[in-house]
Amino acid sequence: MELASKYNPSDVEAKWYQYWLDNKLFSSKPDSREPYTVVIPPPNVTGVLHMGHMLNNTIQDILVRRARMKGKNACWVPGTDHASIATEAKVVNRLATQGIKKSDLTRDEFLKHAWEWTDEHGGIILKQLRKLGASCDWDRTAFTMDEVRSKSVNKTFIDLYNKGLIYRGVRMVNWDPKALTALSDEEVVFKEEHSQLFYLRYKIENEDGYAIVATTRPETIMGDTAMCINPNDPKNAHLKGKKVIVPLVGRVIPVIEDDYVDIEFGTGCLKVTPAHDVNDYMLGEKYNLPSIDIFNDNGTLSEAAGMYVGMDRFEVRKQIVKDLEAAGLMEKIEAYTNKVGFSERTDVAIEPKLSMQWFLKMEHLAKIALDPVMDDTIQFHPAKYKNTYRHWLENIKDWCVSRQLWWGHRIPAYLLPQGGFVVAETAEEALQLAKEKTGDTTLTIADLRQDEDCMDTWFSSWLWPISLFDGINNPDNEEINYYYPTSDLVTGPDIIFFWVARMIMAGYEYKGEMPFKNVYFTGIVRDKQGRKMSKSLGNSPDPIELIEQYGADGVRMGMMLAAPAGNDILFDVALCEQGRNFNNKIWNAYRLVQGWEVDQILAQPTSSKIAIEWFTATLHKTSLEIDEQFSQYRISEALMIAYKLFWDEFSSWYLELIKPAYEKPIDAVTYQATIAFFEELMKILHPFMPFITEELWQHTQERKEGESLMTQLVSVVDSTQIDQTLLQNFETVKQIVSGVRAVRLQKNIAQKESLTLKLIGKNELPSFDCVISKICNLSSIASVENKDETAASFMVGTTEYAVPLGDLIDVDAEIKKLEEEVNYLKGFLLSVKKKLSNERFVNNAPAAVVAMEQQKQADAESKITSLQETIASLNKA
RNA sequence: GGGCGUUUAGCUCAGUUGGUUCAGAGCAUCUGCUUUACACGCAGAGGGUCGGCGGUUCGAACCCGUCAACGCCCACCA
Repeated sequence: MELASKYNPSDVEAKWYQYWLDNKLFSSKPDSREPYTVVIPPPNVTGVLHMGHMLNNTIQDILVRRARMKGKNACWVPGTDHASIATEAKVVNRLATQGIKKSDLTRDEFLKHAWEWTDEHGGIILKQLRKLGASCDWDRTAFTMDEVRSKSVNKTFIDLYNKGLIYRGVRMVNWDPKALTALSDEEVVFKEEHSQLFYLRYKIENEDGYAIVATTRPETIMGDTAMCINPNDPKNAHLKGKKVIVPLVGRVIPVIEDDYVDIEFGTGCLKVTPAHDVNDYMLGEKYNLPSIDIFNDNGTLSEAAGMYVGMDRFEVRKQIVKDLEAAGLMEKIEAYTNKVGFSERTDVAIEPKLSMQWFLKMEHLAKIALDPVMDDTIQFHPAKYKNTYRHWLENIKDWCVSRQLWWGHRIPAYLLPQGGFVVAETAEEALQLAKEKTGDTTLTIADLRQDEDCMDTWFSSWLWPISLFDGINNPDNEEINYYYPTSDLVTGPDIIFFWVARMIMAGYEYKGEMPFKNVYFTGIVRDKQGRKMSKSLGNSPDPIELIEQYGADGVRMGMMLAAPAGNDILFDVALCEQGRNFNNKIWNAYRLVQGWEVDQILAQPTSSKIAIEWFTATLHKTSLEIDEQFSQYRISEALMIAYKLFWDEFSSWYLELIKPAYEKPIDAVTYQATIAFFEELMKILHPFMPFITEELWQHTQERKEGESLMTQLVSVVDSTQIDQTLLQNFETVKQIVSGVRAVRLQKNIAQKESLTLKLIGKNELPSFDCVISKICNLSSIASVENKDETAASFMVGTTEYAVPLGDLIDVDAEIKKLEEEVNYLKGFLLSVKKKLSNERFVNNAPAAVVAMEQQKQADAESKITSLQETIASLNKA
């Protein structure tokens, strides 16, 4: 069959992906093999593939395919995340375009819309993953809100509640005034803001004069219930025991003393607003201060504020500044930079707010999750993230798990008419518990009201490695026992707390064992200027378009070439070009081989026999190196080694060596060996570039229906099989060949014109002289005593080689070149001699090192002698 | 404010317990080449005082100290 001179990925990718699916090659069932399990970090169900997914899933696919070809039962479980807050926001926005407000809908009506949206957009991203070749077991596709996962979440919540680890209470939480929900600490991102520091005058009661308070939030003065000074602050000592009047508001509040206040900051006076600041809340608790909540849930001022009611908090800030100035109560305004917390999802400023929420106690969970990472039971790659992990666990706070959203797992708590609540999986069970708890046997289900809140999305994702195998509802089932703990987790360091740490907690709490053995942290994909890729910057290429342009294999390779573990990758489409070029190289190497006519009787040339022996050794050595890189999760390095093996060793050296003369046939032995090498190379490259390797592997021989490269095993190599001497001799061959090529280039002698090569002063020919002759087109290689005067010479090791050139020689240039080399060697010799004459070196350095230096000296001296003789003979010419 | 990390060729990175000629790779650059597998190619070449300073050592890109730049994480100074 005729193959095109350029590889066209779009022809083959869809074909082989369908073939793999049709033959169920991605599917895994427990069997006697060693399991290799990966669970996908579930992308948002309504998400669209971006470069980050591309990187992350390429790495997973490489690991999974590699494990499969190492004989393991590889199982990669895909799925999506319901992404509570993000998805709810999208649904709210869509409804808004249809003129529907969320508040106009019932919970059930809203959820109907949300499910419609999910069914419409859900799974787009999973379809996209197929384009890049992801070998997921699609029959296992899960959703964090499907039946099994939802049941797991509820069961877990109830279990933790029954263990006393979940509690409900009014606490200061991070409130998102746009999404109208509480957030966990992890969902708040602090950003620096250029704002202002306002100095407000609080009149001292029954006295002349003011206490000056510095604040960044003058709009909260309506919530002030105290002023606080440091007891050791001399400049504010006169305020002790006094009362002050809140400006504009007119409320009289006490001056309290606490050493929390920083004497140096501002004026040393702090206004205390217990309802709207975490620290003030703490002071409020300590001194039993009243708490006035002046904000509505949406960030507007509430009735309780008494002023500016209904206005937005930021509008109020502008207005109140004017009003304070008008009233003469503004001392001054300074420019000030501070950090303000923003909602990770909606990007609005967080409002600290007191509210009733559900919390999970973290002390116990943090404790069981720390050691396994610190002692490398679970390995982090790169290990530097262990520090970050430890720091978080050692300073952990309770996890606010409730969200005031509808899209998510509803909290399985039922509020009782007489106050209090019960926690149960179903309303019936709740009723039973309620009767027991209250002693009221007349209660009915209608009397119970299920808590309106739902749970943080991460409360389902933290169970993922267990719930995917139904290990919560159905502990000890065959699948969980076989696939758990999973092998490798591939994810970004940005979710180390959200997800990785919590999965480790859940793993130990519910399985008594780690959820995964290794965590590979990818970097962030940035553009080549180092900016994070984002929609708003428009600097993120569409991965699907890249695949169409360069082929999935090309894009995969492009990503991996630049992706060392834990380092950000600076992505440039030029990398995909490199990937595409490599595909084309592989394609054409195969075109060359398959175009040869095989002669069954033809004897094998010695040079081919040597080439096969050499490449066998090279292949084995390189396979071991690739294994080594994989074991350290250095996937880019593994790919680079494979790349060089194919391009340099196989294509540039091996194929050139065995290539028959134009239109001449090749002998059968060499041909067979070459096909076998090619197949082995396809196996090595397959995890990185699955499509082209499958395509060509299917070409090399007649294959049975359903047979695939995917399920072949890569050869196991024993390091003792490798002939090191052979490899070393061949390196010398390469250097000699380079020497001759350099002569050709310099003198502009075409490859067609044959040359001769002389070894000076050696009695034996170099190893593999037939190989050298073939590659360099030499008519002879001979050892001679005396130099030919009209020859170009070069040195390899301590041997001098000469290529007689007759009239072509430029004697002066040749002499100049040799003299330069002699000068370099003399300088080198000098430094070696200096070292050797240093007594302290000779006495202290290990004998082997000293011997090496002596050898260097001897070699340099002999080289110099040889070159000087050559120069002398050239001078005669 | 605390903690961690990075700094090696134009770019992205290797460099294992300090010792084969103070340095390697890929890409990029430059020079040749219409050599019938591939110009998405072939053959070559150039390019680094290993962030600065100081120290330990016979010997430092590697160990120690210090400074600087950049990055990340954490943190309740309004």
